[in-house]
Amino acid sequence: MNSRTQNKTRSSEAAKISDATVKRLSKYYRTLQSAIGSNKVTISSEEIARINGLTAAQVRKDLSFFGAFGRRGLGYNVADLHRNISRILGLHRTWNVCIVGVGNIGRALVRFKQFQEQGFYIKLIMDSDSAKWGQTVGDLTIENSEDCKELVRREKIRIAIVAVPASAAQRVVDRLVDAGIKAILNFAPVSIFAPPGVYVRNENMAIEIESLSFALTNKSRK
Amino acid sequence: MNSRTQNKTRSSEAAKISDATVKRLSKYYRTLQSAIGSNKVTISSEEIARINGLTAAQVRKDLSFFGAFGRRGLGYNVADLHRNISRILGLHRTWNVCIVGVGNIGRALVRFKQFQEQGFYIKLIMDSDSAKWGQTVGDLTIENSEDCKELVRREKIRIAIVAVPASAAQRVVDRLVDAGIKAILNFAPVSIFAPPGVYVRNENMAIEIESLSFALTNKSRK
DNA sequence: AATTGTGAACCTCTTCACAGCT
DNA sequence: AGCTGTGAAGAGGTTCACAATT
Repeated sequence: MNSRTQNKTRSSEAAKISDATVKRLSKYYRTLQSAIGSNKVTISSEEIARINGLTAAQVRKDLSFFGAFGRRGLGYNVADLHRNISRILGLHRTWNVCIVGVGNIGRALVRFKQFQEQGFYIKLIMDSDSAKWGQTVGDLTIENSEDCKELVRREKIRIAIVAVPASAAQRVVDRLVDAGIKAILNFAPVSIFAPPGVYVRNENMAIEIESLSFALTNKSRK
Repeated sequence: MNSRTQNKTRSSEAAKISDATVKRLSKYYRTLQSAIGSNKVTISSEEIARINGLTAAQVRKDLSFFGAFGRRGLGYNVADLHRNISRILGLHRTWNVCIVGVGNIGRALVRFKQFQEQGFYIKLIMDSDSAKWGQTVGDLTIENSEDCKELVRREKIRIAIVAVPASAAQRVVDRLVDAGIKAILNFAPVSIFAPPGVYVRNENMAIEIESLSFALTNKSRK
């Protein structure tokens, strides 16, 4: 009821939330899911931090960008915080997703359980290879990626996963953007470009393993 | 020949290189591979930056941590810089890798071409499910993950990929560490802990897609 | 007594801007 | 004239430390 504290409470005041904060929120979300599973009622920032290898101050700061969800002296109500984070991340609803590129990785992603469990439904899979059209993966049929625009609209898809070779990636992205896709998870090992308003995240497994090789090669004292 | 500039040239003086820098080096490395493919002789920081959606200053700064590889007025020699980055990242040699957890994702990783192409050889795959033991994936046979210690040593493996469910992840990591593994790429959707000297990187695809859902949900005025 | 929420201090990473080579 | 290498400035993210609250 204090006019000062109030106006920063309601979520997403466009205060520029860092990428790192968003990723950590996903972790807190999982921690809370697991806490619900073990019938925990309250949880402290300290405990959330310990489970995720972070500091308690970091956890509190991250949450504070979106509101004051805890109670001083008591901690956070598990169910309550879970619900709040779910709204912040947009996990209180479902999202239709398509996958372009049904190779080795694409195929695994179609079957990747965690996407569904979090409300990301793969509704459409496409490939440019005509030999694959009509084949089924799970209960989906591989479509011609030339028909992207039509299919994406029909299925009301806003998120796309790109799992094509580097050489085809930008072309695929352009077509997806043209079809109205607003967010792209890119597994191709190149940087892709999309206009403002289309969000891109890169997931490059080769880069990750190379970081390990760097660490082993430059194993410094300490 | 100048004593001042010299002593920071030779790599890995343990000057604490950031994770972000290492990831970008991997990108530059790919950019250079592709430049070699198109018979380019020199390349500027400006061009490397453009291809990767970065600034030229960033590229030069990243490289400067490891030495002065360019020539003022001319840019970088492509083959030369490629060789240098390859040494920095430890890609001038090969690495033996094992995968624990041959489910949906693990199976795709066994067949993931880019690992091999960069010198990461999958030599051993393991699972705790006895029904899988003896099955083959590619030209590897699935082994009992109880035999981890023995197998890891026999195959001289230093890098492990963990693709097991969250509930099993920490136990698997502990066993890998005990077996002498020095670097772990973790696909399990939980934070895992390893002693100092063992490097861990997390690759959590669910978190990545949740970042997209956050962006779409909080589509702010920019 | 316990634990949050947060301004301020601190630290790290990125960008600027220009001297120094080619 | 062109482009690198880098110290310094700037921006951004993390941790500290403590008042506020239960």
